[in-house]
Amino acid sequence: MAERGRRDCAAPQAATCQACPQRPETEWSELGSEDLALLTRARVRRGYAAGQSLFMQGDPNSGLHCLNAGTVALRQLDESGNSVLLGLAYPGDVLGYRSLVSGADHSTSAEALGPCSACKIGRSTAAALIQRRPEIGLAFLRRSSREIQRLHESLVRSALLSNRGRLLQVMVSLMEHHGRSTEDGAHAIELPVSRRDLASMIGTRHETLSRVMSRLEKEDLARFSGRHVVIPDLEALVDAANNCQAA
Amino acid sequence: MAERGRRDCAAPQAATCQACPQRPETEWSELGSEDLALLTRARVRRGYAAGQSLFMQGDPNSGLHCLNAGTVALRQLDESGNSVLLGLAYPGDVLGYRSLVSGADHSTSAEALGPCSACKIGRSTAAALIQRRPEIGLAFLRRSSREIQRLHESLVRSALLSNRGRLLQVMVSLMEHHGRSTEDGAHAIELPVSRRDLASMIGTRHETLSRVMSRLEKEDLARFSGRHVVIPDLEALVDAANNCQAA
DNA sequence: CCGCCGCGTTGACGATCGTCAAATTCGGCC
DNA sequence: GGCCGAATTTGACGATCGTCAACGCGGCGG
Repeated sequence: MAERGRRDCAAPQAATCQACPQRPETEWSELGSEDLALLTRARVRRGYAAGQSLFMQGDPNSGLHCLNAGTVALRQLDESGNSVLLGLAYPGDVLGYRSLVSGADHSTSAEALGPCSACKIGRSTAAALIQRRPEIGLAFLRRSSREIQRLHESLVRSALLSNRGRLLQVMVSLMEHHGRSTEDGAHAIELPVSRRDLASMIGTRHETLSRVMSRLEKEDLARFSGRHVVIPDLEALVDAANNCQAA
Repeated sequence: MAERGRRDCAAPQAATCQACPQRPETEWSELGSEDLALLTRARVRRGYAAGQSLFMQGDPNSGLHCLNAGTVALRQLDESGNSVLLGLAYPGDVLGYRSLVSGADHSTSAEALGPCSACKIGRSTAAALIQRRPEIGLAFLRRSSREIQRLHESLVRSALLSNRGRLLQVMVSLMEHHGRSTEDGAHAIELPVSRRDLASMIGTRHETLSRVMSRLEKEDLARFSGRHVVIPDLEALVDAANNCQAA
């Protein structure tokens, strides 16, 4: 197993979990050095090529995945096979804790959107660590509380905003991890997802998303070219996102 | 404080948390008798009239609310004052744990939809209990995992289904707590919410919801009269809910 | 008793959306 | 370079939705 595709993430590997640059943002931040040594021995680091899955919806939980590099999509398929992109994960995020504590199968799939690297901590090791160090459970509780809040915001957006408004808000939120400023004061986003996935994040069809993007180009709020987006005036875009009322 | 309205819930009060009929479903199910005695001393039971709030969005957290009787709406307001009903809580649900662990203010309001009764456990007592008994934190982690899964399903529904499909699915899910069978094999639902709130659960305007309901009446899937709903053929309604494709 | 106000319903109309279909571009692979 | 399949865009059209407005209803207070 752990067959490495040609396009795995080549991020430098931390020798130990103690030295992992993502650790301060994770549930392991308060762990003592002996537990970190245990974690280092137990973890298995692995690279994923774009399109590979860390785990699939319906699979039994096999432990935690500690994302080191890359972007991961959390996806859910309905009975008819329609895919909905429920969220994105970034380095410092820990995946798989929900099915670990619930004992149920994974309810979502985690798919590498580009070259990725993640450390896997086996189910029994992770469970034992949580049992032994209560602060880890509390840290996961804080993480899931943040996640619930994020999902609440998504639901409010999808209830009150039009497709145009939802796209604008998603674009603003994508700026955090995928945006950059250009030399001339403009901004740009490198979209991590396909139009189909972006449409499912918005809650519409990809044809409709395409038309909404055309409208934004007409209004000079953004220019789309493949996965590259140029935003001439970020402030105007943010204003449009905030002032966008229902429908 | 604790002024009692004329319409508070008159449910019989359990003398102790040990004897509380909801306890097996709560985070306190695994507590020993000494902790339960502490909980009994610390809790403050209170009734709420319809429309009263257990806590409001923006308030600082003041502890946990253990719902004993009645139905509570979790509501979020956006910047413009639009209200979205994010979920319903029932006896056995514990509210307020997210802001307790995150330290932030309440991001949602909890509003009694009818006469309600809840025990409040003060912030410091609850925090101390969680610190002292790690299994409580894990129980809250399981609860929030269930909540995340429920929200994921909501997002998938709102992304893939039409208003009609979403209303059908919400009606099916309301059957669990608000449905009953009638003598002649039909079914009925007593809606706990106004049309406006129901519309915000679906993610549409109340006028549109009204029209969707008219359509369901024309198709003989349901008859609406105020908050009373009669479902002649539950199986047909469930089929319609499952077969309902996008748009 | 009357008026007020919020809720629910209905009508009309323009805007938006989903669907089917076709054309076009893009990306990877030989 | 050329090919193939997937992704994306565009057009057309019917269905649905949001908005404004009017109306009826019921509760509550004057």
